[in-house]
Amino acid sequence: MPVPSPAGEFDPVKLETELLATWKKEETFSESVQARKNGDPFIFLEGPPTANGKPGIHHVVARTYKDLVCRWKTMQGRFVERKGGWDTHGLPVEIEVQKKLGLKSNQDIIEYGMEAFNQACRESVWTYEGAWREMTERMAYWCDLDDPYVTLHNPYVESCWWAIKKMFEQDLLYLGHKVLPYCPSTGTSYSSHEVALGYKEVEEPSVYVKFKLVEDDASILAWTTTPWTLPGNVGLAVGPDVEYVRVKVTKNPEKWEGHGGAVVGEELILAKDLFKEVIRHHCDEIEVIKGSQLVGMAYEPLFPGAVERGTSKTAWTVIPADWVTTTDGTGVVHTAVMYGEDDYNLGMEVGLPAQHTVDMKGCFMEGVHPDLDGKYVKSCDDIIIQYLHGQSLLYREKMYVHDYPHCWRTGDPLLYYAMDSWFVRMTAVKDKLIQFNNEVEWAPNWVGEGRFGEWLRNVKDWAISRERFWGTPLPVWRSEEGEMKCIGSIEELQTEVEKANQAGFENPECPADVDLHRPIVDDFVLVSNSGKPMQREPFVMDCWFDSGCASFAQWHHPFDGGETFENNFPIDYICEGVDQTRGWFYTLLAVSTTVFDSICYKSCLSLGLILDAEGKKMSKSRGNIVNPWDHFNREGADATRWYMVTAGAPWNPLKFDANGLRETYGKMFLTLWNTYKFHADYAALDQFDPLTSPKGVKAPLDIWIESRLNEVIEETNEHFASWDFHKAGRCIENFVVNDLSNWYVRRSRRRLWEESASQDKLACQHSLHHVLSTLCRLIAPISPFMADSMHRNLVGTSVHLADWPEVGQKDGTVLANMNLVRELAEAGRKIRVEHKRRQRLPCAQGWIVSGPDLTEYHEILAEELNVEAIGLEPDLNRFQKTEVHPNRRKLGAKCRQDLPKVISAFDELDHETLWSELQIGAVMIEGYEVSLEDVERRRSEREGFAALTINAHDGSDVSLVLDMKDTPALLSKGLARDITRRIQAKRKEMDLAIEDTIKLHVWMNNAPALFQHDIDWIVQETRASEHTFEESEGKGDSFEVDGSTIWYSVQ
RNA sequence: GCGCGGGUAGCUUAGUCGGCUGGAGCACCCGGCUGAUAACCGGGAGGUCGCAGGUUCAAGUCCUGCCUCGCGCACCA
Repeated sequence: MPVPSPAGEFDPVKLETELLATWKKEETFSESVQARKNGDPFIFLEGPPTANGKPGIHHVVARTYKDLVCRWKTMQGRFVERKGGWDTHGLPVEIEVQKKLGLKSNQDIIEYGMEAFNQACRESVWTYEGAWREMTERMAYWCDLDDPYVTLHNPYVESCWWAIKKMFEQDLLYLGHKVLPYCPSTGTSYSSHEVALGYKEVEEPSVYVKFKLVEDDASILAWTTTPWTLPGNVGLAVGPDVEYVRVKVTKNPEKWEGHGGAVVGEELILAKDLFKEVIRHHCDEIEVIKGSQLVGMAYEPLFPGAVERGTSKTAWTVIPADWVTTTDGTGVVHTAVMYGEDDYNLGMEVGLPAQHTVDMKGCFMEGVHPDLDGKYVKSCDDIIIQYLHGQSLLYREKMYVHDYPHCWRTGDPLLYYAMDSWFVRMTAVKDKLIQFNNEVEWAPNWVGEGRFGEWLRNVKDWAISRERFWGTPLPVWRSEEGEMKCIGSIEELQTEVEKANQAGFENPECPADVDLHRPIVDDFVLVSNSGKPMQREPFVMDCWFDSGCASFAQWHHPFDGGETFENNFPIDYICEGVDQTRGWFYTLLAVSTTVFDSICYKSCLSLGLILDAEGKKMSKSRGNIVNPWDHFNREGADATRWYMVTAGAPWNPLKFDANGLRETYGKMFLTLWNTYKFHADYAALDQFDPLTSPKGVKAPLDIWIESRLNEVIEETNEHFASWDFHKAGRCIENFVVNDLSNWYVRRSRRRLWEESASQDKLACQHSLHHVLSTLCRLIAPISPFMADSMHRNLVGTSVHLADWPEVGQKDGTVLANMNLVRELAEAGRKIRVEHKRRQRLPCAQGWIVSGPDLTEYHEILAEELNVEAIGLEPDLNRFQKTEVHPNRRKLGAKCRQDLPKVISAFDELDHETLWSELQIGAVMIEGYEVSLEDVERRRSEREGFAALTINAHDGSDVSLVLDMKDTPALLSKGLARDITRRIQAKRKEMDLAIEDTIKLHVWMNNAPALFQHDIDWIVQETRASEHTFEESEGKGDSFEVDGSTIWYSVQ
């Protein structure tokens, strides 16, 4: 180990940027990983960010937690590789490019040219790669960005294809329909996340429609807020257990608004609970019917011929559905199979005809009704209402205010629309998902049990296809007859293309490096087993599927890297924002369950959102995004990381407050630096070498700080292991500020001022060196810069190559005693405040009454308390009195409801007497036998004494008493200290070097006499080469102390 | 609407199994200490522990309902 160099001034930005260069030059990251090559692997998987968005402060949060765990495990000797990754497919990329190119719809894209469009996407995904890399490096997130996995690369896509084929082979992949929110103007369906962006409150007409029963005079009333779905009506759903009423109109109402109505004698059927709300006419109730009794009744289609019956037996009949409620409407749900999820599912269940009445442009199809054909559905509300009114099929219309989803790009209302979609049969593996999830260690565990568990218990089949362009193509080819092939590799594709060519189909070249994207793969026509042409299903995969494959696709499993994969699965640790619960956390598990029948990750840290200082979510539109560079360039990355880790539990929302970060910087990092500087500067001055310098003789202070350090290591270990990084950080920070800086270093300053190398000084240097270099290792995962900078200077090597500290010996007695000493020192200050005696005026004597033997610490205490001598006083009762306090927990169990009475009885008793009685045996209080165990003895100082009592660790009471008498010698000494302090402050103000000498003049008026040895002391302390002390008024700076005025001048 | 997690001093936060006077930090005020730093120490002020009930001798803590914020799901006919 080298002799440390002086530390210099603290400049975090300079320190960090210089260290970055050093790391780069020495390849420290790679070395830190490779040095543990033989260790037990700890497998981390990077959740791939998308580089077509700017990195923000929330990414810094996630990367801090990823990094700190990886660094910690590395230091523990684990082999922790960190491969970077990029998510490069998906709708966000397409939207970005569409904006740039001014393309509004899928049609626009096709006209623009899919190839050119995808090329633009391919380029767009790297827009912010540079910014990501800079941020990543600057914050010291150690991750291999030179060899990352990239979801658009052929090998990655090929692995995804392989995975899909595994699902296909297990019959987990199927083609179905799903009702999706769909925007006809962009020709795009949206994920729920996107839908959530576009909810708007709108007022629209809703209608109560009469469905005329075929073999009955009555009509069934149903309600809808989307009149455009009425031509598609093929069923009426009722709750089997819901009660309905049949009513007969007896009299018209007094008032009527809008279209619709009914005639006297007409019969209507609707839910009993909703009768009052819906019906405006005077009616007689004819009968009450259960929903189940209505089931099977046929009614006349509203728009005859709009939908063909086909083979359906249930079309235009009443059908049962459990989910029907009577919270609104009529308790009868109009069912248009293609335009509602429940409708669709119900339709499939009972066999309703599944036929569209609306085309992909959002217009009614030919043949629905002459008034409607070809018209945009949302503009047909009035026409439909008029039509129904004319046919006497409308009962009422009513404006209805509700939230309705709109396209977040164009603002057009979305239509729920049944579309072809490919699904992964997740419902088939539900039990396994739940079982595997139970094996995952979640932090916090409520995310796993609650949110994620809930999600899995309600798991639905995964709609993985998107009618988009930029993504992993769905590798399924299909003939018109429905024969299907799923392609699992490039080689297989080549073989199939060759086969098709031989069967006489023409195909483009299919080289080994064929780009696995649209439109290239669309152009291949394969041949079915029966010799028919097969086209690729024109979908791309949900981009969540891509990232869900990351655990193996990053290694191009199973094509190469087979062994790498085997060694890196399942993953030990992943960490992302809690918003990934239904995203990445799910898709990883979904893919590993279906493909490998295995868990994917063993532990998952789910992070809270980041909010601004006001608790608002950070968003571009609010303009409250924090730029991490503002802090990297001011307080540095270390302080930023430390702040984020200690501000709260990782899973709680983090209110990012610049002031808080500033505080962390000032408190933790400046303090740590100054502590370090104190050591390094003296070590350099004294040529201290931690290896060769003699060990010296340890003072209790040294034993104490090392014991404290070991306590902190122990606590840090516990907190890290339970994911409580915030607690660990706070614990370390408390140690640095309160124990190390404010007690150990403060108490040790004079030890190091000695010019010669005393035993005491050497011990202090060794202790400081040991504590600081160990501390470096402890903070390295959270603040890798300062830790390394200090470590390199103190030890000569990078802290990131060092091992995680072991817990060393702790001396419990020293810990407890020192703690008591500190409390006594505080008590002394308190006593002085109460008795208005200034700190610098010494007391002749301080007494410690009872408590453990603190002889070793008397010197420290005398100095802290500013007393001439410490004495022991055996007679507690001289200063203290006994108070007997009830132990509520004990007494509560005994006295129950009488406890308040018993407690108040204590106030009436003489405690000194009570205590002595209790010594002998139990005492009856309010009818209860109270023994020693039921009470606690506390001592307090008797009135009139300058004393304070505190509780020692062993349960005993310790009192401190100060002698408040003044003597000329004490006054002189106190005055000398006050003068010295003023002059020292002046020296500092004048920016004098420590060794500079001064000319000193002091004038005193009405001041206590200064003894000669106190004058000598002043002269020595202030390095005065010349001095005068006069008893007169003076000039220059002055101050007052205890009624006298002192002037002084320093030259 | 359903689920999850919050709500403790002006702000940030700790609070274990229900039990002693609800602890800290920042900011504020007063005082002190300092060749020791944006540090530190003592004191002060600042709390209906979201609200309302309930259980209990005793509730920040347990139960119920409600309010409110965040997130997720569903937004439905």
